[in-house]
Amino acid sequence: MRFSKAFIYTSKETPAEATLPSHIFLLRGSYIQSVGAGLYNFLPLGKRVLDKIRAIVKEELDKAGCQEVDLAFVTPSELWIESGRYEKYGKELLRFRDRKDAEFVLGPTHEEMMVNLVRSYVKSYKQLPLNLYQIKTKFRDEIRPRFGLMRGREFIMKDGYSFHESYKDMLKEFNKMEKTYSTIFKRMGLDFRIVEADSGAIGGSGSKEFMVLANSGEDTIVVCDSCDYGANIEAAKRVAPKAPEEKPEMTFGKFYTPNVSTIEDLSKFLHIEPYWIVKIVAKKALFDGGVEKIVLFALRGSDELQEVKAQNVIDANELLDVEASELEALGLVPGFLGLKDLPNDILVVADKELEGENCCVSGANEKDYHYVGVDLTKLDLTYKDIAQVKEGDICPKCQKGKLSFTKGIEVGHIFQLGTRYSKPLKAEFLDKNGKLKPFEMGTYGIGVSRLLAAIIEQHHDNKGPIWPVTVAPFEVEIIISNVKKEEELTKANELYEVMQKEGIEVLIDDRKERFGFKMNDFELLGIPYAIIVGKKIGENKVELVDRKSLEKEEISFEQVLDKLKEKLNK
RNA sequence: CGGAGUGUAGCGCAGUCUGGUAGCGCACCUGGUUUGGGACCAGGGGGUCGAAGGUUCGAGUCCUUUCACUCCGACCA
Repeated sequence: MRFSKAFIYTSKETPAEATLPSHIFLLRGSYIQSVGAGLYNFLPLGKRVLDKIRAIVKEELDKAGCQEVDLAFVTPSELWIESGRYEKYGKELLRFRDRKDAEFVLGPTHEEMMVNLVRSYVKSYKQLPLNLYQIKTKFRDEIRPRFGLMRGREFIMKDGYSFHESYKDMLKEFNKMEKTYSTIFKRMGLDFRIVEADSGAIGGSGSKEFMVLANSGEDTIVVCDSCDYGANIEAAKRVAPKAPEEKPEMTFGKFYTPNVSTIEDLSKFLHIEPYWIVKIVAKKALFDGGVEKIVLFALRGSDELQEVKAQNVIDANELLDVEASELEALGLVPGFLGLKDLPNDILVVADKELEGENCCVSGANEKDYHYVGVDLTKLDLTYKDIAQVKEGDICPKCQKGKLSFTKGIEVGHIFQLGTRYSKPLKAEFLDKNGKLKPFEMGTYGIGVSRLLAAIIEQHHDNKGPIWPVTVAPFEVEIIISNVKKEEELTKANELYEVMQKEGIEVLIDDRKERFGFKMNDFELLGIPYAIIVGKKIGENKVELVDRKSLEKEEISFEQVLDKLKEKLNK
């Protein structure tokens, strides 16, 4: 490609809205163009990188026995109603009607469509296992799209679905996909970690996320300092923390605690560690059919509620904040919420680490009063894991390492779905005994467009991205120092043609610009190597520049091709 | 959804308080000089001032409505 003819328009100005390096460089380098909230055009450079990423994904999946399909983007809403996700998916699902007033959704993911496809063809265990995937545009009407390609509304995802006759067989595929995904991300030069995850709106049991470690990541991941445990904070577990002090002596009683409504104040007032105080977090939960319910979550005062865990244990679609007035309407007293003397129909979930606790402090559901010495074992409570892991907690896997937080960008997610979709959608096959059984399923996603951003977040300097060769838009750029010098122009063109014949992806900067201008563009584009054809061409010498180190190496014109091929492993 | 802010040339912005001929930098076009780290000189093209309504002799500027976008938060009684 000749730069003088290419649709590449770099900019010196940093766009006002961009804060992350990936967003800034993608815009400045004319890889993408912003067209609206969370919507982007891919320009030639961006498209080239996207295609490289796509190709790697496809190559590895096909090698692993997966088959590519391409499903309709616009999907009839009946399928979504059938699976029960029409409501559960919430506002992120874009719904609309066609001219005949039929309802449709823009696919945010394709479980329904894929199950629908497979159930209409696959009737026998002999046709299994099966792993189908597509690399396709998705639309999710995000509450707050941001950070460029990191969180867009329209984005490109690889979504794959596997179908099996048994749970065991599904697990085998799940493990295979874990390996395949690792290979894919390694080929892109990414430093990532596989962590345990929450399965969110997709549903299902076991799930793992592939997190690219980067400070700008939106996800907090919990890692152990002495083993390989890693989990998204939404799913992280821990060894129950030890009590910070010996259990205090308390006999049951009601205490006058005027204006003491926070855990911190109460701890000081009673001279007791928050560990012994039961904190109640009230939330408004939204369920299917628009049902709203106030739910109380009980935790140790030293802990915080993990909302995703909380939402999952009660199977709610969303958790919202509660107004004080809404609590008062139920006869509850904000600031003095407790576990005793609650209205009968209220849903209460206690953290599992409180189970068996027989001596703690809790609100009395009465203004300015708390109970002490409350015995939880005498109350009929549901116990679930709803507390958020903290830094310094003990690792659940090795039981000795300390947990700490780090930030990650989620680029892949694999789920063991089981029969979560096959059952409601009646996707069944005949097993060896002639019995109808729902498919055991797995589902596997890769954020293809997000990968562009993730790769830059991990590979850049202050001048621009530094693309790994495997995903770079071009492998090398030839920079003609001064196009008015006949010899430079001729030699550079000669090199350009030889390289093209050799199958090297090359961009030649043949613009009538000054040397510095071209070097800056080379750095901003992030192409892995440059060959400068300049003033030393008279001595038959050119320079090879490594984008990463920015070091220049002088070599003879004849050697440059071999040297470059060596660097590119060609 | 709550809070804050911004919409003026392709991009980045000034002008709005105090109404009176729509500006600057980058980019773009022409000519010339320059050519190893984002050159310089001269000339030039490009605007429904987000939209609608109102006040006024006169609105980018004041008032009302509306749309879009960006940033922060979604938190713990």
